[in-house]
Amino acid sequence: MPDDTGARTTVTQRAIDEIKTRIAMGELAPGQRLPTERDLAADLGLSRSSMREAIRALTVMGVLEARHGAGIYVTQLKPGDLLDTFGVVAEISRGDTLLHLVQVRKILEPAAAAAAAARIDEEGLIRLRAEMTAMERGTTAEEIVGHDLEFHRIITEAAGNPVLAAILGGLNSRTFRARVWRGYREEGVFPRTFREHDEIYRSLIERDPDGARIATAVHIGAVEEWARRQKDDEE
Amino acid sequence: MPDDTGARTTVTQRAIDEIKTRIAMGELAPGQRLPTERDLAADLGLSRSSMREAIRALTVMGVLEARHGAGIYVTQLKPGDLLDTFGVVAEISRGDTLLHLVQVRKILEPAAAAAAAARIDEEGLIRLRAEMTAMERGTTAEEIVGHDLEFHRIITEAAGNPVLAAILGGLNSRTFRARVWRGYREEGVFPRTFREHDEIYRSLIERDPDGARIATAVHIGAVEEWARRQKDDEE
DNA sequence: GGACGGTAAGTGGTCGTACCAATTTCTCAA
DNA sequence: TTGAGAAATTGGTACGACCACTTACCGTCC
Repeated sequence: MPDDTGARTTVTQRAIDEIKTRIAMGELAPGQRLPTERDLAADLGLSRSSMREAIRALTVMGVLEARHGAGIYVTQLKPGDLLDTFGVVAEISRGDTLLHLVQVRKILEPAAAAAAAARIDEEGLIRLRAEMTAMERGTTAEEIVGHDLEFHRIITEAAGNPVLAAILGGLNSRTFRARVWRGYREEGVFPRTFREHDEIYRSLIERDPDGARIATAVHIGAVEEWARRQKDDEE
Repeated sequence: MPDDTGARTTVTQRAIDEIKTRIAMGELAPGQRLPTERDLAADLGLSRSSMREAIRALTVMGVLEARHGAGIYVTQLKPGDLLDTFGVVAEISRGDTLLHLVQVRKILEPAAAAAAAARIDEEGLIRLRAEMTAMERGTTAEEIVGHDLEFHRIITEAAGNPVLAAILGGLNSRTFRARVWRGYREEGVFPRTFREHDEIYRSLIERDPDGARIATAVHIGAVEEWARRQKDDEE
């Protein structure tokens, strides 16, 4: 029995692929506005309900953006747009996967820091310093986590690779970071964190890529240890 | 003016967050079956249409899986499940982003190869060898790309970190790889690729992490060069 | 004539119902 | 006991109606 060409799939999936292809082919440019849901549905030959599901899927992928009352637009297709789903992994994972996430970060972030050492500008260094003092003065866990997060974000941004920054952004989701800090609370490791941040900061000032790489590896090594213990506790 | 608590968002988004939270909290375990779309909609207090969109979103994220006629299930929540959207970036990107993607791969894959050198088993080495010869004998581009892809996949799997493997899997989407090879066609760089693969392979046999790391970095450096030229051509 | 404000048109978001298609479960006969 | 077919279950699709937010238009007032 010959297979009907393009049959064994749902209409919604076909619509998703169609739009995605049009974007990949350049027929739909970043920022461009798409036709109405109703028109799109008519053009692709499916109901508005199904079309909406396709749009929802593409929205989650970070390819499209729907603005209530205004229309549907192609995103800028920046890595950050396409990779923000990434954070879900960090939110949901635990045990082994948590450890694996940190280990990937341990590979990427030192490399990012090394690149940042050669590229970060004066303003970036000032903002880093500000985050460090703000974090030290912070009182609530919420606050401290925020500054910690921002410290690392500035460095990864300075590395000049948006894909790298987006991935590390996902690995460092807020909920994940909060969990780590919660676990630390009782052990009083805050001073060590401050010292490690300072170590990284100084390497950046001195434009010392290898120093930044090593300091960052050490810093994340501590988190890795935590994840390892966390995993053991679950068993 | 007091803000209505939990108001300024769509019902669908609320449903997405609700389900996601239930999974993160462990109320919904991997592989578990969920209630009917109709029941879920009733429980969460929204229409079936909106509920379906929420489910579609979670499906794209790799958190849920809907089987026609059978029901809705939580996936195994393996990194591979949650990260297969990752490939979209590689499919759609071009120019600068293409270069950035390769650069991230240049950071991750050498590390993966180094880890694999210490962990890969006899069977893995045999499969690697098989892919190498199959690739050398390949005639169509399709075929060669397939074996090339598989060669790298085996190594990243052997590294023992599913998150790492999933990310690299996304970075190495088939369509992306095909584009690279298409660009190479005229230059006759096949021999060099074979030689580089062999270099990596021998380092793995010798259980030489640093050798594997370096050989892989060199190999991907070549791809980076291609991406750089590709980017320049677009301008 | 130009700025302002309100109204109407456009468009995504939600709802409800009906029906189709794949799967699972049940039933009954061989 | 077993196996084939019927029935119930459940996700997939299609309409049609209405709501909520944006944008654009148009008339009024300064």
